[in-house]
Amino acid sequence: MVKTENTEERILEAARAVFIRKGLTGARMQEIADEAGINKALLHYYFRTKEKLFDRIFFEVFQTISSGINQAFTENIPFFDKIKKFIDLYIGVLLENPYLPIFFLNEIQQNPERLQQFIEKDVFKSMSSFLIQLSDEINAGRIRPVHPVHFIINMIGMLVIPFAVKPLLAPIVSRQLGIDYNDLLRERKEVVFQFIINAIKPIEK
Amino acid sequence: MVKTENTEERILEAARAVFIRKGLTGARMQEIADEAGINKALLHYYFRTKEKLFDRIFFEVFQTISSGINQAFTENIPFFDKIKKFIDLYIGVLLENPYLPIFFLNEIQQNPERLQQFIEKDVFKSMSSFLIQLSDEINAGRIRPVHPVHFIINMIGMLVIPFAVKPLLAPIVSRQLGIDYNDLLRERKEVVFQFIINAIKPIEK
DNA sequence: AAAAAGTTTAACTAGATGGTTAAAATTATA
DNA sequence: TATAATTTTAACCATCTAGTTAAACTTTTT
Repeated sequence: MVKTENTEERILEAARAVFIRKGLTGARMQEIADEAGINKALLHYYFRTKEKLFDRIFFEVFQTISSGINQAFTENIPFFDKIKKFIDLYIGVLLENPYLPIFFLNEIQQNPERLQQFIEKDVFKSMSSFLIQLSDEINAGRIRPVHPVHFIINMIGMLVIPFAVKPLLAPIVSRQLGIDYNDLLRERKEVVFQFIINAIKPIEK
Repeated sequence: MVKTENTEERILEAARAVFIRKGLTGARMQEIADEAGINKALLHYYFRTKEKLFDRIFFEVFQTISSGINQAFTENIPFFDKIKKFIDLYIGVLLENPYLPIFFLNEIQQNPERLQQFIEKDVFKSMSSFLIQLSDEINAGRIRPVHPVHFIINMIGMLVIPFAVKPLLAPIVSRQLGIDYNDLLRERKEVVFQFIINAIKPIEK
């Protein structure tokens, strides 16, 4: 066996970068080849079709997303710590992959069928354990009653959206308020946590 | 002058539907013509290029979004009422245009330059008046201190994300919890409002 | 009815793009 | 060094798609 892994790895990195930037329909095989430092013939030699290559990348992206969730939710730590950990971890991932959420959300809107292979799997088993823990906290009166699904949606929304609206908001807050949007993104680790705590902490101490 | 308005209107409706469903690169002029019930030659007769047609649609979409914001923020009503109004109005728009946010966010990620024409304009002047009102409330001690920009981002995130992740979550909550996702979306008018109120209401009454 | 505007038909161009192929060149392996 | 695996070159094919064109047809206006 020769150094095929190296080239394949470079192709995958390039494909991931280009697909996430341009989306499935926007990406060009030639551009992926260029970014990988090879030619189109070799690219097709490794991955016969654009579809096959995209499937692979989409799978990896899905793993990036779901493993982040699982990592934070699997640990056996107090509820508020888990929230904090989840937020830190997620914003960390997003800071490194700012284009990833819109790429992912756009592709599943265009082609929801692609998700079926994942929904069957146990990718979200950790999430259901989190839902149980959340219910326990509510029953014990340690947090206010909230619908667990709504709670998760709220959290994800506050984490993801600032990255998605960056092209719109960054110039505005920069011009009108003199704020650097990247600073603002980093602040959110603390801000979102505090906002959530305030929202779910019971009124009486 | 003949019944040109009628046809032009049908083209715009068709283009809006197709562009929002498929995006700029995914949309086909032939598909837009079909959806408008005309042929490709006539479509090009009204709008010379795909780009021109898209620009027009993108402008309209931007107006849909920003006019919703302005409508709620311009009224002279108490702060909490304004929040509630904003939420109701926004979820209403999203229920009627569920694909719109990802379309918009994807396009501005692909092509941020397109926004420049809008950022100059006073589309967001109502938002800055809202920011001032928010600061006043904080200074008067009627709500907890929150960074206004973070607050807006939180709100937008909680409103938009549930629509964006619908293809992923709808099958999951349907299968595992027996919940109809559309019911869940409608519930959010109340849920998000309550969550926000809880988060920003001061501790002492 | 005649003129003008709107619409269709149908064929066509030009360029982009995914994918293929075969031979040559390079690199690694035995 | 000989063999095998990897990579490049470069031309090529087929298809898709935006956009054009000119003539015929239909509807509206005068």
